[in-house]
Order: sequence, then structure tokens, then C-alpha cells
Amino acid sequence: MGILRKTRAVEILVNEFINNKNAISAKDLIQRYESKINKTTIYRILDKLEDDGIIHSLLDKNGIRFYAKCKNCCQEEHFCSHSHFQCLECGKIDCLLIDTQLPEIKNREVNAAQTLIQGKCESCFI
Amino acid sequence: MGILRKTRAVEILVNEFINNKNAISAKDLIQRYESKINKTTIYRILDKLEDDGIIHSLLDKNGIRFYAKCKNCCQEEHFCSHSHFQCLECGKIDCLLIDTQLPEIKNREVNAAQTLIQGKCESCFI
DNA sequence: TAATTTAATGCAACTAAGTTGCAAAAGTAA
DNA sequence: TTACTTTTGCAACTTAGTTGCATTAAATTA
Repeated sequence: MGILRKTRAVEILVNEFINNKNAISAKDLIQRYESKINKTTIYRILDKLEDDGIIHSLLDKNGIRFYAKCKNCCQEEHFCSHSHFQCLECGKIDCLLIDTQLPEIKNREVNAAQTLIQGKCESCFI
Repeated sequence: MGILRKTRAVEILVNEFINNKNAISAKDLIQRYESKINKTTIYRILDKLEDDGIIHSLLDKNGIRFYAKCKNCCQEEHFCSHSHFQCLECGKIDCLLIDTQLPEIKNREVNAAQTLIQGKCESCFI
């Protein structure tokens, strides 16, 4: 069961995702809204927004979960199959248009795949 | 700086990786060798073995780091570019022969990529 | 082989991310 | 406004992983 009520905290976080095209971690959100939203609430809202398919999450190179809303997914389908990019200089993560292709593997069933591409983003690439 | 001395704990862990083709997490190793090796030692040895390129690590679907040694890498090069497979039923992870291709992206530099494929493994796939 | 050197280990205490239970606060609908 | 139910904040907790330090044990040298 996801979000049922439009509360102040939900509104703040949803706006954050609408206005910020980069992915963001729970830790960063906790820091950013330290005085406004309790960390437990932030974790709970992120879970619910993901359940509802309003945002999606991915793991960064250090195993930290990042959350994002992108135009190309999170509308009807819960599963976002595009790959993600993390800049090795500034750490920023964003969604790519590139889909992760599901390969055929003998004697196995393949259901999903995640790809994290690492390098230098537009800002850090001279 | 990696492994310099061949200690009992190093020997146990290296054997574990030689005899087990599946990836394993620090947590599992700590449980398995509870009475023989301290958890701090396990974390330290894993770090060193990875530094030395004897094993490589990857993140599973929950952001837990798994370690593995595979025949096709970990010899001369530190960076293992193959993708990994995690079974959604039993949780087991192993290395695939499939390499993660590095795409070209306009105005960015692409250096590395990791892919985790999820589905049913040979044992769980009927 | 014994002495010396220095890396590796175990332990306890710590840090940080994330979770849980519960009472209080705040949406929602009548 | 009232009644109902979700959501929130708080404190306490759990768990993964780290740090400092004294002790142990490889490896090297005499």
C-alpha cells in the first residue's frame, strides 16, 4: 500500500523529484530537510513512492540506494529498464535513455537487468 | 598494499573462493567461519584480496557486496568487465561470460559499467 | 635454530544506515 | 465539527562495517 494522503512531507519530497533530474539518496534528503522532515518519515515516503511507481531506485557504485523520477518511465510501469550513469568525479547520478537489453541464457530465465555506467558527466568532462 | 603473508585465515578464505564458484558476501563468510576467523579479519582480507586482483566484488540487488573469483578474470587485470547473475528464488550469484559493453555517450567519458541480470538459475528454473 | 622485525589478528568500542513500536498529530469524509 | 485512520516524530534498536591498540605469528636474518 502506497501513498494515500497528501501531506506536507509527501509534497516536499515529490517536488524535490520533479525539480531535480538527478538521482538522490535518502541520506542527502535527510540532510537537506533536516529541520522539516524526520528521517524515519523520509525512508517511509521513499518506500511508498517507489511502491506506487512514482519514483524508481538504483544502487550506486558503493551500494547506496538512489532515487529518481524520470520522464521516460514511472508512469504506468513500475519496472524501469533504462541504465544509469554515475560520474566518477562529482558522484552525480542520472538516468540514461539506453535500455539494458535482456540476454538469452541457456537453462535460465532472465527477468530483469540493471546497468550502471561510470565515467565523467557533461559538467566534469572538459 | 595487499596480502604479504600466507596466514591461516588467508588460506581458508582463498580456498573458499577456489572451491566455490558462486559469489559470497562478507556476512556469509563471517557466519561460516565464526569460530575460526574474526569478522574484522574477514573484512580486511577481502579488501586486500580485491586490491591484489585475486578476487573481485559486485553489488547484489539489495546493495550487499559479494565477492568472487572466476577463471576468466582476476589474473592480470584488476577490473572485471563481465556481468553477473542473481537468482531471484535462491539468491545465488555467479559470473557470466557476457561482457558489459561500454556505450558511447555524447559529451561524456565512459570508463566502466556493471550489469546485474536477475532471473532463475539452472537449479531453480524447471 | 634462535632472535628480530613487522604484518596480521582478535577484541572491544565505535560509527552510520536503516528499522520498529508507539503515542501524538494531521488528513479525509460525513 | 466529529470521527476515523493514516502519517509523523521520537527514541530506542538492529546490523554492517570500521578503528585503535595490544597481542600473536609469519618471515627474515644472524
